[in-house]
Amino acid sequence: MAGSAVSSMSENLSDISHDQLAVRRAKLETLQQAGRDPFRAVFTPTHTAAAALAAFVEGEEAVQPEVAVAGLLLVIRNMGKSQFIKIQDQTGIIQGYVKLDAIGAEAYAEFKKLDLGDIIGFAGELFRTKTGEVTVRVARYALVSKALRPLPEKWHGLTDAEQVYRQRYLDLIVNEESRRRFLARSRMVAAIRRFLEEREFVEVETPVLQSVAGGAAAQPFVTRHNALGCEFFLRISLELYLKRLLVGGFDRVYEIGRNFRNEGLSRRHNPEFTMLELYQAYSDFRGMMALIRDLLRAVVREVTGAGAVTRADGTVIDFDAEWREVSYKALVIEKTGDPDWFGRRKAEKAARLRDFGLAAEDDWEDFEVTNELFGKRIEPELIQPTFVTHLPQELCPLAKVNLDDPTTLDVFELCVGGMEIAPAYSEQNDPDEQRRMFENQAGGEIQKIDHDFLLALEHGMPPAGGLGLGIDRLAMLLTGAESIRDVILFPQLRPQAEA
RNA sequence: GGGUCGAUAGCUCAACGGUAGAGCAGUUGCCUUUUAAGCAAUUGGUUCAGGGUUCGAAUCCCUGUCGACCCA
Repeated sequence: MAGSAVSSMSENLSDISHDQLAVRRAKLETLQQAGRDPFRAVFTPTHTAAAALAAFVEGEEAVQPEVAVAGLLLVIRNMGKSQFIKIQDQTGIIQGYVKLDAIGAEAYAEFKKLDLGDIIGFAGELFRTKTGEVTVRVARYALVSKALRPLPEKWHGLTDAEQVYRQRYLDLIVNEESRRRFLARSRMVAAIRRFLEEREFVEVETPVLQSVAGGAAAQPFVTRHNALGCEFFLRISLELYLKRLLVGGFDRVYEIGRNFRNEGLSRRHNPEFTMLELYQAYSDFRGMMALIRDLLRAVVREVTGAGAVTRADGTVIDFDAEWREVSYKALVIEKTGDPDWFGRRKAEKAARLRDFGLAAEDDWEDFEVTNELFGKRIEPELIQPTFVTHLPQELCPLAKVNLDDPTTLDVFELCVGGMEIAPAYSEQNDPDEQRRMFENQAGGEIQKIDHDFLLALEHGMPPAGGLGLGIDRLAMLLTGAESIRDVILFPQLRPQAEA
């Protein structure tokens, strides 16, 4: 039945051979007319590709196991009455050897009508080919899902950046590097959770929709709740709700979650991005230093198998070496060679910026002038893990002021690979002090103060260290990605116009 | 938001004012251990969209769409 259906199809295919979609549809229809539904075929694999390869028994006389594997048909090398094919699943690629003698003329004729991209399963004993590749000697096979569209080119893969992002599934199928990178990201996040679990941190989930989007300085996205008839903001940080949980007695708490910031897109910024935030009661920013160091060393080892990461330009970032600790002020003085920098007037600082190819805006505050230098000329040079401590007091209203130098905060920012990847604070837990800092920061915009958060603080929050870790940026670092879009499966793009 | 660059066959790319091509993929043959398998033949185009310049436009100009990079 199937055989006659296949042969009657042949003459049509030449007519439509220019149209790959039509050819595949014709093959599908032929199967359907023969009473076969290639989307409902049942095939249950016994092994993943990797497990099947591992099941091979070495030795001339060895009895090989029979395996059943399934995956996407990636390669066909047809030699007439036999062919080698390769399928790919989540774990890798495995080869099958299909022979006319082994499966019979009818099944073989039908097998020849498979297309690259079809999802198939096959089963048989393992053997090693004369070129040394462990291969399944196919005894039976099944088409379990017909692909109606062709795959991208097998050698060059998919390179069009737009198509890579919009049709990530194609990128994952044909670009090994991309697949490897996202699997590494997954292992990275799993390693972080495992580390925190061992230290008795509790994982929680807090609201994405918030009536006051606080905890950071950023433009929020606005949305609307119909039943409640009010606007909500998408969260810009996790901080204020996690601290409420410290008040509630969750002494070690963390969330790995999406933040949303309504700002420009760039190589390092996606409007939605993932942060780890954790809070540990009875600790402080110094405690967070030890924690992030232990955490990153464990995660780097887990993901890369080594204690160091090599970047695209060849520089090695060594997480096992001693991490530099240096204050923000010391770095600025080191860069400018001016020990009196912080005693100078704003205009003098602004003038000095020109020596570094930078320009200050007229309406900038004093600290913003210095911070421009820090962000553009100092941070990018911090390649090896560096704790930049005691940032200016204006930069964060949620941390405790340093007692020895009240113009600075008991905080650090961990910089690696020229990026800020982890800020940490001794968290402000004095409700009156917190209110004052909010009011100073908010200026005229009183409605932005989260009064419910202040209410929580008034009930008493234990002193705590808090830490944020940019998951996307860490993934960039560990996978050598140059763009954040290469570590986010579906990065934000402008919507395509209606066709 | 500004600047620079880009968009050509399903994919990767040529052609740069004068008949739109190649490789892969597809189709048809041959080939029972291949490794980007091989050999032979062959199909396939709204050159992103819309205007303009020109005897003639993928190519030059303008506008738009989308993307990449840099800047804000």
